[in-house]
Amino acid sequence: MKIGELAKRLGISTDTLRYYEKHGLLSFSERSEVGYRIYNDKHEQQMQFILRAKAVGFSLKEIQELLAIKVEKQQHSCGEVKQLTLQKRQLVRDKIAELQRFEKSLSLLADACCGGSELATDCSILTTLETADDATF
Amino acid sequence: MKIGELAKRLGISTDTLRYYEKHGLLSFSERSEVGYRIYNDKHEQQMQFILRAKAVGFSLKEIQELLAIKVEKQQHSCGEVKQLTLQKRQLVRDKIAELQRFEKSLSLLADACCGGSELATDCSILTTLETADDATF
DNA sequence: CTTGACCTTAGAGTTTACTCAAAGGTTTAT
DNA sequence: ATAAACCTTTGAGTAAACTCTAAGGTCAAG
Repeated sequence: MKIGELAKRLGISTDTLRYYEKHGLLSFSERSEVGYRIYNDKHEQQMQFILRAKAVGFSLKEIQELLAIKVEKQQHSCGEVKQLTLQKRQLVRDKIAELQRFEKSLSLLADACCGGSELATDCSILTTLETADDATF
Repeated sequence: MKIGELAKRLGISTDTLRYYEKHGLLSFSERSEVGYRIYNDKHEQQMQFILRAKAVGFSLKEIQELLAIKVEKQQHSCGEVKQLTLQKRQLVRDKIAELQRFEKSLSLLADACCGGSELATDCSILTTLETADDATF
């Protein structure tokens, strides 16, 4: 699979694929005789991981760190890897907790705004959050 | 409260506060006689909202949209507001689901890596994800 | 009454993550 | 065999979100 096809499958540009390779996110692909990049399923899976990580707000640097969590031929001990993994998991859990707060706020907002038709004039996410802070959290 | 104190409380720079004001995220503060910005609790709450939203990967533009979800003196109907709110909530729910995938992957990785001491050579988030994709999702 | 720690603005510089352009080589369809 | 649609590289351009600099005004302490 050449770069154009992979890009199309992933819904991104060929430029972005080359950019990720250059910046160490996507591992090097083989090259055809004439120098074209040739990709396989592993590359596609790796890219899907990267794109999912980006979608939930990880920076490329953070994604690199996530990808680097691996035991590399005696270079890192299992304990080190576990430590880093648990640390990243805590970060993910914190993000989930924060998003659940948002989910609750938005649900409250939806209910407050249009359930009853009375107090539609002072209805925003901030006023709802204040109420939510007092009443719910 | 002047800009320096608010910045200190929030753990950000005064430049960032002025930047947010300039770009319409933080509502205008009153000014002292001599032109200093004077902030109150409302401003601090609004900033905390913005910083929390940023922490979970919303762009400043998206945060503006979240803050704009309000009924403004007959300018927007309740129905419109509810529609937008539910749409944003779906986005938040999608993010949560994605993060829960990551949480699971990282948990599996932590278990696989250091639970048993056997196969430490081929242990990365990607190999774990492959397994996870087959076995768990 | 001046030194240091604040505050103001405008505008330039930086980082991240692309995105485009130029100049050229390859492959495929007609 | 030649045009269209690919691919290559290098390097410049762009947008978002700050971050810093310069030049100056304010205010409290010693």
